[in-house]
Amino acid sequence: MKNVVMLENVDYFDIRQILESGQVFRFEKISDSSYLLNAKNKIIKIIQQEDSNSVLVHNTNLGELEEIWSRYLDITTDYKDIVQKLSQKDDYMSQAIAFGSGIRILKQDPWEMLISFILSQNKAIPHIKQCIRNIAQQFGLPIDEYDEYGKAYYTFPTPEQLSHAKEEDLRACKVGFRAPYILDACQKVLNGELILNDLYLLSAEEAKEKLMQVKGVGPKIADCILLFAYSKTEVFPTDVWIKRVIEGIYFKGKDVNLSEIQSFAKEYFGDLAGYAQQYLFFYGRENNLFK
DNA sequence: GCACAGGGCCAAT
DNA sequence: ATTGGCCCTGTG
Repeated sequence: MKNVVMLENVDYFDIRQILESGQVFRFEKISDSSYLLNAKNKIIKIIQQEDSNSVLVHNTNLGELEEIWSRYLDITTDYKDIVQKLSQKDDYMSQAIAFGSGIRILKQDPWEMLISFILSQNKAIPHIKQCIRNIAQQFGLPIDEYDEYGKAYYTFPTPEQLSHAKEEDLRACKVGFRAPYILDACQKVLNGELILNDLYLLSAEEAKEKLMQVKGVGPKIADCILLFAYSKTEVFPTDVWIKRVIEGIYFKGKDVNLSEIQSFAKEYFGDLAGYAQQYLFFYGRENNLFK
């Protein structure tokens, strides 16, 4: 039976910051402290409690919380240590963390991340969310256990389900020139050329190489998948926002290329580069810095 | 109304 | 190594 569960004593956890930091697309804002999340073929509502370090999770139960959501929400990682180490780096990093100290890096589904970030290229975030909704509605299954708002929600389609899509079907979902990339991802996953579960065991470098064999997956998208699905926290996804932030803070505004940024991040942030990227992205983007 | 850029990548120089 | 083009949409 499903109901409400209270998640208590969670420091460094802010559901708004977690969901709005650009790592996840299948959510709806209800208010600043309340969000609907579509993941794991389920819908939950998460409500941040004011003036306390606890959150309410609706439409789940204690067993599910422990078996599914605790891992997904990265509850077991100690962010105190991460925050402390990164804050010591410099004033800007320290400010970014003070601003977004409730961010956690979710452990999302590799297949969903692969398709979602293929979609993301050269798109704005609202558009990405729209395309994913279209695809789920067309090729996923309805999640009929939740209708608090009278809206229909759908699972993210499996590779098998999505492989039934034709290019024109995908274009009808407004994915544009990315349609053949999605079909290529379906094909490589279904025929075993790319075994997504194997990548957990590989190094970030090896896994990145495998992911980039899919059409439409370059270094940025591969890094996003590695960070947001596989928890390879040493990677540093470098998009236009992060590039501007890094150039502004650490290179005196000078234009630097991708490989320079990558080697800087590896040297400067080490194994915490992925976390640093999330704090910097959220801080820079929410405040429109370095635009 | 219309130019422009958007969590990039591909293919052709 | 560098650059134009790309589907489509929200924003100014």
